Amino acid sequence: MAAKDGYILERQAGHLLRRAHQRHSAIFQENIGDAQLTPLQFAALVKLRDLNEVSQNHLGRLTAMDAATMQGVIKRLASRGLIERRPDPNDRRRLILNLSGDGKSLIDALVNNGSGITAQTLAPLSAAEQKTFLDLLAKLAQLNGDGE
Amino acid sequence: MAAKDGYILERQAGHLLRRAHQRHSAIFQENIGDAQLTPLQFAALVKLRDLNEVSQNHLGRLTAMDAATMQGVIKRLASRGLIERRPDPNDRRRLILNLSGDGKSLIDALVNNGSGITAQTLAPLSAAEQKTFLDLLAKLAQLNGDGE
DNA sequence: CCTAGATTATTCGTACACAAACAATTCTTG
DNA sequence: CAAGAATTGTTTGTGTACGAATAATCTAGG
Repeated sequence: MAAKDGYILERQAGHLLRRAHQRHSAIFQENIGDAQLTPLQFAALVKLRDLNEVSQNHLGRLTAMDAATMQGVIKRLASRGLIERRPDPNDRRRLILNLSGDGKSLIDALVNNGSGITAQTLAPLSAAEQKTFLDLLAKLAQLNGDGE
Repeated sequence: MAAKDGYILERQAGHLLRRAHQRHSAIFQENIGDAQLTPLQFAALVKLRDLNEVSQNHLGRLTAMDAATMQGVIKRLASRGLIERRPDPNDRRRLILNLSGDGKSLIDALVNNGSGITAQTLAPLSAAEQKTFLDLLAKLAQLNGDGE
């Protein structure tokens, strides 16, 4: 904990962000209600539900995954039959994604668990602190204007 | 961005934590001053500098890495000659770690960059906000009492 | 129209992240 | 003191993360 020149690991933003994220992941895994579903997979399903149809790269941008990461996430969701893929007739580079019936049912059933997970993640803070924290965190995450 | 039942990905703590952590990692990589060094490797070196000697698992606890992750981090640091490993004569299960001369020089040279990285990560916030944020984040990261 | 440049998806390689299983060792308790 | 429990380090397997390289395709400017 001590340091000659005042660099204390436990006070660095990166270390704390990492630990908070670790704790959240554990809470997610315990409460999402589907042992196979990961946070990224859940995020992808949520966004697909909101938008109905998107290309793979576009979905990656919306969920903050790069193209290579997206590859694996989409492959696993497709192999579970939760999403469908088809080429875009207007742009043959693109792959259009949409939820399957199973995917839609699953996300509808689990989305409430998602809210509970956020609540539990923030539980160590009071209601006022939670709002403050989320506001500041959104600034740090640089959610400026990548809308839609 | 829209959602029928109010579950908005961009407002979930986990998503924001992940994005803030992504942004921090990018800042780290650009500013640490050693293209090969990762955040976890840096954390391990910092802790080793503070404590002089620790066992591998103990260092893992102090830096919030599990034993399997530690394995890889330590292997890479050792193969770069930044740390040394030797068996503990008092407990033959343990491996005692300590910085090499190169490791000590490197961490001494780079630790100031670490402070700059934290500053840059928090730069979107005012000074008062930074303090508030770090306090709340420490609560969420559950840094209760794993001292020493 | 047509080529230079951008975009999309894929693949490869490296580095976390963690559950699970394992052998070796140490501790604990009856 | 001996059997059971806990700890340490290792390995395996799955899933992010992301840089870099590539082929196919689209777009824009000349």
